[in-house]
Amino acid sequence: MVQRPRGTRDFTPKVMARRLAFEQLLEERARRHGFSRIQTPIFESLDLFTAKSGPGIISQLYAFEDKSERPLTLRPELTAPVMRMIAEEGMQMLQKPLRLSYYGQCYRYEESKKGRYREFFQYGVELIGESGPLAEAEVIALAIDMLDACGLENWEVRIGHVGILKDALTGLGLSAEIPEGANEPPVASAMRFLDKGDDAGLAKLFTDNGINPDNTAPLRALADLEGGVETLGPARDILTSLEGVSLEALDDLQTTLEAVAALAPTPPSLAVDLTVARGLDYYTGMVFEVKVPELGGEGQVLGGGSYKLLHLFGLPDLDPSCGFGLGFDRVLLALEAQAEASGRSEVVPGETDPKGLVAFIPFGIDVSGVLPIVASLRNAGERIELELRGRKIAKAMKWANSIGCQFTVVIGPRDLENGQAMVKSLVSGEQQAVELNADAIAAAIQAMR
RNA sequence: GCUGUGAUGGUGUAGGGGUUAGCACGGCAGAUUGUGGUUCUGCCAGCCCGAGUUCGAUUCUCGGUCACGGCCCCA
Repeated sequence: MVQRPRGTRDFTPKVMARRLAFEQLLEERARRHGFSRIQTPIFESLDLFTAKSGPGIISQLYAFEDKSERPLTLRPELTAPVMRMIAEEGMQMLQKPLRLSYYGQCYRYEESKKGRYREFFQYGVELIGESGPLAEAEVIALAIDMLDACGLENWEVRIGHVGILKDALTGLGLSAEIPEGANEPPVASAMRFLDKGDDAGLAKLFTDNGINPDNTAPLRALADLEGGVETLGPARDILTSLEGVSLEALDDLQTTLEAVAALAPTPPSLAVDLTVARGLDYYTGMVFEVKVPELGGEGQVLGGGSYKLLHLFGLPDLDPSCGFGLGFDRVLLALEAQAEASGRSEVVPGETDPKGLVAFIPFGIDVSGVLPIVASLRNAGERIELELRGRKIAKAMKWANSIGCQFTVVIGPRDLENGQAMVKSLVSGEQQAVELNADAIAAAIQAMR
């Protein structure tokens, strides 16, 4: 028996119905926010991703060469392909901003864990060609709207702004340029020290750069701030106490948060956290992420923010842009766990078709005479499953029941004689004879719904 | 990158150096030649792969594969 490759999954009909419903739900939310769906190839040139994330990423890629020895790779994420598409398709000619959404599988060579797969699915959006607090609020609002709409509970949004700490550090005199012989700017080192809680390292860095190490304490206080929108007050106090530090980023974040509150449903938990750095240097402004605690170690289900990437594609005037990626599989995992815990039968809203399936059972007759009725019912929008095995009536009913049909239409010899069909609701048990034509059958089904 | 646990029909499991490998769900057929969900009967279907130890391995050992955890990192 050949097994499925490590870290991949098959989706059975039941699971797939759920995934389709979830995708459709996300898509509908994106559409309501003015976003339009795009699609890019599953594989791309290897360069695309090394340009964005550096050569270190290669070890995590499914990279290969085609028969002409072109270096290619299965895509590990979707943001870079979207950027590439904008440049390549001449989309910079379109009216700005662009609101783009996408969904598809991505591939990373990693160890399999729950919620971590080698083939995983990501839904995401990018708002391109406009930046600033309101554009950022639009993006966050969509993320919140999506998670709210899918019925997820107990999730936490953390919103920060990499500009706040960065401005504080540069305001104090720390350089954002990479010095000769170093591999990162002092500002980045300082951010790392703040993130890791290494105050001694930060103090030493300040001293080495001719800055008073006493500034370590207020920066630590700033980084440790955590709570709702009210934390912006203390943050403002700390920043004001520092010499030469701009409040611009903080003001922007405040504007963003106020707009989000007006644009989106209130999430179960929203925290301001200035250390949401996302660990990536292309983030330049607002950054945010969503966690679901019950998922444990792989609990981050969504992340995004403002970034500068389009200059890599010759489009510096479109920087910065803003977007997020949503971990499709992880959100589903969380929804499944929560549905299980609360005894909810429907995991994703809309995964079960309320119209139901109709079993069409020709019983002991020449089938060809009634096939036009099947076609008409389908054209009328009914979901018809035609009984194909010539089962006897009791078996056919049992079959219809076990595949989840809500209705049966039985046509046997007696019905043909009388020019009728027996329409039955498997939910109520109610049954009636109707005229043998699609309209009458459809009307009977509709009446019993 | 480091590390831990596990693998028995389609699913969930019991067992264990020699067994007809047990049970439940499921699927198929019948009881029941025009009506499902309950019931009864029968059947279908399994020890992840490879090597080693042994008279004999599904059971013990090692390797592989896959899954699931804990760090690191990311989504």
